[in-house]
Amino acid sequence: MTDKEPLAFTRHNHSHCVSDALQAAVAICTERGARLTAIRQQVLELIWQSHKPLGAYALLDQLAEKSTKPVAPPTVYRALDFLLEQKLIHRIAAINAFIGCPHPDHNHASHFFLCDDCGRAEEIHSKSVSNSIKKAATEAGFAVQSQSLEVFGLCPDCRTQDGHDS
Amino acid sequence: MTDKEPLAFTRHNHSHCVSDALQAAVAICTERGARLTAIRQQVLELIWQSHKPLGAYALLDQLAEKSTKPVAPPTVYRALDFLLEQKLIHRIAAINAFIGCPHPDHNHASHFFLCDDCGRAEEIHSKSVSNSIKKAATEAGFAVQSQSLEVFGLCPDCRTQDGHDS
DNA sequence: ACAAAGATAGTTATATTATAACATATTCGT
DNA sequence: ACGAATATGTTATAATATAACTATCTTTGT
Repeated sequence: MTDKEPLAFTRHNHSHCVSDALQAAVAICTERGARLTAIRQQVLELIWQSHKPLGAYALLDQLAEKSTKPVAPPTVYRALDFLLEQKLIHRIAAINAFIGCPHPDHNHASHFFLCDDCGRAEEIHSKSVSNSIKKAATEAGFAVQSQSLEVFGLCPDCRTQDGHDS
Repeated sequence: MTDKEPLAFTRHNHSHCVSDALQAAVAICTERGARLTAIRQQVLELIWQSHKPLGAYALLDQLAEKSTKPVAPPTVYRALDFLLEQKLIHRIAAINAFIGCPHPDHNHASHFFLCDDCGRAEEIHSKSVSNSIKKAATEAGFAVQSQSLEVFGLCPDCRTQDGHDS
């Protein structure tokens, strides 16, 4: 897998996002001896259907549609817990929603731009942001374990036009 | 009110935090023609009882103890909504909890260190952090409306000893 | 191949967080 | 004092998440 520019806010062939994410997930789980079961993979695919974070119950509804059996909340939450543990997805706490991680292979913080209009999320990869947080923590004597940065506002598209899909 | 160093993780006379916060709240609400009613002030005081973010239902329970009448959730959430609107408190989304703002007089983002051990929260005031986020947004063409940074880990005290109160 | 152990998924119930909708009371401007 | 606006009380319910127990599947050692 080559390096990728963030493209949630850019026109792109989304099927590549999905296939890359699934391929990466399979590779990572195989390497770690973690089991990417059918349900877990289904949830991951549903999350990757767009760059818009999805809530647990939205995922549940979509799972239920595709299934003959009824689907209960624990099914979804367990799959989400697994995907979070494996860092295949991120949780956006401010909106109780989940989004696919475009580069689960290397460890990183959860930093996002979130468009209030179209709902899309784009991961931020800024050495400058990461380093300044690290520096502030060091100065405060604070030992960082995890972090999330959620920046809300308008994406480039929505600043100038009306909202849209995908 | 003079400039204050962040001190949630530092030994300090906490009564000053409370009185400063209340004084500032009164001043701000007066200036804005906003009504800091009895309930709103009570909730603000409860939030300021420590530097640990408190959940809505924890606040509700404490309100109920002090009151003869039963207290229902909307009472608390309305007070919280008011205090959030006036920027007298911040919401920590990752833990569904609320914490007092030590300098509600000037507008600012919600950036916090949160100790996993003792539960205390300290606001981050780092030009470097703010500027790097602003810069990343500009580069991405993203128009920032609001933001929250929640950094979890161990505070200076808890890195070296066991957790404690206040 | 088989049984035991461990991990995953099904199922039911419930906890936790938050809001809707409508009635009542209080405050503010005139 | 009066009406309008704001705030609070009250009841019900929505939305998010987990506990606890059962059943099934997968792996592993023999």
